[in-house]
Amino acid sequence: MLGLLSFGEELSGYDLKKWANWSLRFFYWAPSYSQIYGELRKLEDLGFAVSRVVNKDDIRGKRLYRITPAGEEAVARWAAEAPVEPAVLKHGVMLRMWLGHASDPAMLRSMLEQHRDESEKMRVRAAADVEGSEHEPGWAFPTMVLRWSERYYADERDRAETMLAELDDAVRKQRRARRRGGAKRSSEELRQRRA
Amino acid sequence: MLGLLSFGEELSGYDLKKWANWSLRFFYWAPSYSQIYGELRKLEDLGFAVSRVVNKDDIRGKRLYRITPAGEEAVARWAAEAPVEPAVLKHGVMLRMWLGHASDPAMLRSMLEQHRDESEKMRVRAAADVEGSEHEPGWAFPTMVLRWSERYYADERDRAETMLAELDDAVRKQRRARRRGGAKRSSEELRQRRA
DNA sequence: CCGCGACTATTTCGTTTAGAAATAGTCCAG
DNA sequence: CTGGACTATTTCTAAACGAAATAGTCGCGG
Repeated sequence: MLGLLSFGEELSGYDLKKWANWSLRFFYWAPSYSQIYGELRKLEDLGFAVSRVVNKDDIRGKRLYRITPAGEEAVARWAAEAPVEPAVLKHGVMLRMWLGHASDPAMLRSMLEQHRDESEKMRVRAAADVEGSEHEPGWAFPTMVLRWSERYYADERDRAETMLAELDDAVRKQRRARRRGGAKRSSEELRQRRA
Repeated sequence: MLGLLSFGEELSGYDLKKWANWSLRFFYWAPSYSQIYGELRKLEDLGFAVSRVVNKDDIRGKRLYRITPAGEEAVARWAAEAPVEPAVLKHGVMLRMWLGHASDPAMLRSMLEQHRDESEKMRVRAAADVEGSEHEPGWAFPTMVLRWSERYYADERDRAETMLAELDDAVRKQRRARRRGGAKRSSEELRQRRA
């Protein structure tokens, strides 16, 4: 949240949600409203942001948040000090491929094709975003990350393509193994090796 | 959980945790104990798995779970029917690059180098796992996914390398923009475009 | 043979995050 | 002047995380 606010704009929780959805979608999460509004309250308590009620005598006035100097300091500190954990990838398609023995091969194929096509669509979207931000002053870093995202999806598409080419072979191998009743034995073996 | 059990072994919650950590680490999550043990209880309630207490008069006996025919059916149903959501990538390094304006360029550089090196390490680990499972009968699908993972980390390494080459340029651009006080104005503009 | 460290195994608990829906005001087109 | 789309915030439940507590087992070195 502070990172988003560190661009200097005054934003509402709703703005933050929209902006996060749009700009972080390629490499980060889309925080829920409950999280955003909760965090904003904390930030204000900590003095890292200040809010300004825009309209309403009402209980639910629109509330714009602005980062404070203390908040900017906190972002800088975070950037310098917070440990970078390894990236987390939750890849449902690969999970299903991993459990391919439980699926119909035709289904696996069409799922992979769909994934390849989706990846290509994402690549195109990222490319369009690069176009749109490339010559914006002050957007050098976001643009660089967008370029990274475009390539990420191009790579993802290519990996799906490669796996598509390997699929028949894997299905054949799996069938052969099952005919020999090897599934249980071999997982036992692998367990040994892991230990 | 059912997917892991669908390989036919009798496993404890602890086994499941270990196995998931080991085998799904490249493309999926490492579920917590609390989640695993909770799910196992649910699976048993639903009749998708049965448990067998191995040792103990005690309250905490070791408990081995085995998938039932109903469970196998459920896995097959899941594989065929559950919608595949887009993969989620939570990439702390890219988040920091995106917020590069808030960091020291030297810090960004060393973070990227570290990420590149970590990716290469992961690639090597995945490659070793491919070696280990390649000729196992019944492991055709997991092996294929491991090959995918190896390439994933090779691609990740290469993208980090490319970004490293682009970094100086981005830093220069950002500095120029800041000198012209453009940061706030331009983000305003981009917001317009988004709308 | 005993005690100590490493590993197996499960439970507990507090926090965080997700996800969806409820609530309600605004703004514009027809 | 009204219905639909969008802005804006809150609320609630469920899921997931993460770390620690608890406790049995197993081997090995003194």
